[in-house]
Amino acid sequence: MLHLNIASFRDESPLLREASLSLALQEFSKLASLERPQLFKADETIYSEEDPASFVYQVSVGIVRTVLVTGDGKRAVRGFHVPLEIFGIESGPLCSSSAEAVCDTYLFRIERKRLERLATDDTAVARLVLSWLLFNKDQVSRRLVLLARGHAVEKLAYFLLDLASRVGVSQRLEISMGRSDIGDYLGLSSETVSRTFTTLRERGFIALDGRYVLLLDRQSLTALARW
Amino acid sequence: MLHLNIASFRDESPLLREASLSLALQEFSKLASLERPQLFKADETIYSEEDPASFVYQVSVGIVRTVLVTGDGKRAVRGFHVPLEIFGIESGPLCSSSAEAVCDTYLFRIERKRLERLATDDTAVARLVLSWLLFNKDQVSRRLVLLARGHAVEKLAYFLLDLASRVGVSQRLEISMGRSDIGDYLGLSSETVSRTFTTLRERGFIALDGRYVLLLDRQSLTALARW
DNA sequence: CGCTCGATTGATAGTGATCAATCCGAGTGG
DNA sequence: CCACTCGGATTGATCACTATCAATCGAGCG
Repeated sequence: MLHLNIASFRDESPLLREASLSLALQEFSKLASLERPQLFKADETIYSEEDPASFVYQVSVGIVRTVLVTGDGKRAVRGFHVPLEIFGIESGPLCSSSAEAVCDTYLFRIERKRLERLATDDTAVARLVLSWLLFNKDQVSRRLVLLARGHAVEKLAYFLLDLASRVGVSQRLEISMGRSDIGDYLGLSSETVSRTFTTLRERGFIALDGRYVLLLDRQSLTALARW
Repeated sequence: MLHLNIASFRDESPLLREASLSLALQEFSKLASLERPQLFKADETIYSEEDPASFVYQVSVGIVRTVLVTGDGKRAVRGFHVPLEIFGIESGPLCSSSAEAVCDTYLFRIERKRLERLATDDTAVARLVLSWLLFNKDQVSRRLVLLARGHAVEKLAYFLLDLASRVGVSQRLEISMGRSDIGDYLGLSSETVSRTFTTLRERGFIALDGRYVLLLDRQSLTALARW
């Protein structure tokens, strides 16, 4: 039987929760079928809406976006997924959104059935999945509030800080996704995203350097994003 | 040891998933401490943000709202919870929002520690919690997209249909919460909620009768809410 | 070097927020 | 039973923010 070596996660202390979750996620790839992570090229589709939900994925390198499209062509990005993060966990038998690689991306993959079996056998696996879902729930809640009530600058400040913290960057943040992706993630048009980048730059909160964003004034950004 | 009598939930078929979840939720109250459900009067606080998260609740009768308030007084309703629904499951040691009774409400309550113990012993309990979280995730995702991109009429149509389906009503829906609550839930001002009710009424999609809403044209409402 | 696609900037219109003024209904006290 | 009161709901007028349409820019690439 496959075991996760995550003692720190078993005896979890509240204060270490997030750190231990991150640790545990590093072990997750060991559950994957004994393959190397699989490459998806930029904009390649990983799965589509309504596909049978047979696999759960973990990002190794790169970024993934999960996308919903409506009948009349409107698009929404449900989430971006950075290294260590898990996606593809569905409640029903079918995928509730599609998933695409934002840039060249390597993914670990585990059969849903297999994960379910492992979770039954190994409490640590079950806890990991549960903790991940709960963590996600908090994330989504935060975004929910911001989408409902925040203005463009607040949304973008949140986006930058959130992404930076998730990829573990403090200053120089690579933005692989296009303005439309960001817009569809934050409920803004790509033009507004663009203008808002400009606004933040003019205020001296950030600097733009190609596909990189420099977070010059985290304090002010945090003040904007703090909801 | 306490067991849930939810065979149908153990041998879950995809098509019956939602029905079986609902069935399983009906058994949830049996886990609660052997008290009667507890009454909270309208607008009474059940717990506040930052309180230790010691209990998980299930609505027996009534409606609960979970609320976030920001430093500068802005308010957001994270969710409404109707009978059978569970709330108060937190990822950290503290409550991430406050909870208040919308109207007179009866709640079952179970100690968090106890639920965690039960979930370890009884796979069905663990699955119930997991299924509930996944179900919730789908719900929230749907709302997320709507908040990001939907217009007022679409948001309100969604709100009405969603609430109706959750309380199991097809025509005559009781709206216990005020316009501000609905607004803070959908990311609208109370005035806009009011105006939008009027719009839907003028279009003949709904009728207003005191605190009740009659869903006259579900088809059109669905067309609006379908995102 | 010209092409192409995304990003940026500009001009305008639409939607909802905000401020403000009734309206309405339930509860209260005479 | 009825006038009174109070808070939420509705309606109105105006303003701010962002979507949309359109033009230009700019970098990567054949």
